[in-house]
Amino acid sequence: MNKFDAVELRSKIIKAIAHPVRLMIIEELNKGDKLFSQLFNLFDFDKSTISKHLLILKNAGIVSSKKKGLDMIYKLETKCIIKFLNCIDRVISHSIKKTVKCMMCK
Amino acid sequence: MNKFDAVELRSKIIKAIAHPVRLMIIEELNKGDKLFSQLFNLFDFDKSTISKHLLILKNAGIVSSKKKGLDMIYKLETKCIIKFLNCIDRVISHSIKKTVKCMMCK
DNA sequence: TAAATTATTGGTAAAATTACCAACAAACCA
DNA sequence: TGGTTTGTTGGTAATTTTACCAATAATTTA
Repeated sequence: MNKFDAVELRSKIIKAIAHPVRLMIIEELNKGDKLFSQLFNLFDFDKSTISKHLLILKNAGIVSSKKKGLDMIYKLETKCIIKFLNCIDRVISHSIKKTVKCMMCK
Repeated sequence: MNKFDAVELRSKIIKAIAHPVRLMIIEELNKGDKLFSQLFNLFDFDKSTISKHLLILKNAGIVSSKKKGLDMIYKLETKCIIKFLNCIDRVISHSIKKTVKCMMCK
């Protein structure tokens, strides 16, 4: 894999994480697997909108899904995303006030 | 700060990281501070394009800049971004072949 | 001070993302 | 089988992002 493909791939995954709705879905799934309907009920958006957000997360390899009866169960595949988000919060702290150090930056 | 503001802020910062050009700039700055002209020379884009990418990174608090003579020196403010990217690469590995575990997921 | 060099800003067109509605597909139940 | 529930897919309009060109600002040098 060449350097440009690598950076494009990274970009795709990070973009998948970057949307507010998808961030909230990731946090919710971090608590445990959820039905589509449970995720849908967190928001005021159309079903199709949430479904498409989930598809983006799936295509990025961040979540997986399996059918169970009428329901669809969603699962967070990559728990490290959460630590990733903690780091982002440190960036925020750093920006707001340059006193809080990123815990991941030893 | 309420939950929605928090998620919007996270989103903004992650979006700032998500672009291929900005990812490459971050990696380059991780090696050390760089002049604008050095960063500009990495790409085939217009000066103004690179300048605007840098502005987005600055607004997100990821890089800072200071003038030195005619040049502008750019600096990576938040080194933890790099570990963040390592995690992303684990997501990629996970997706490609579910054998490699994310090192950050203990 | 005038000219040259470096980087940023303003404006705009093209491309990508997002959210809705409608139609559809899959699984269940009467 | 026909109807109901659940979630996805297709199409489209609105918004956001991106990259270029031109003009501007800041600094140095002649």
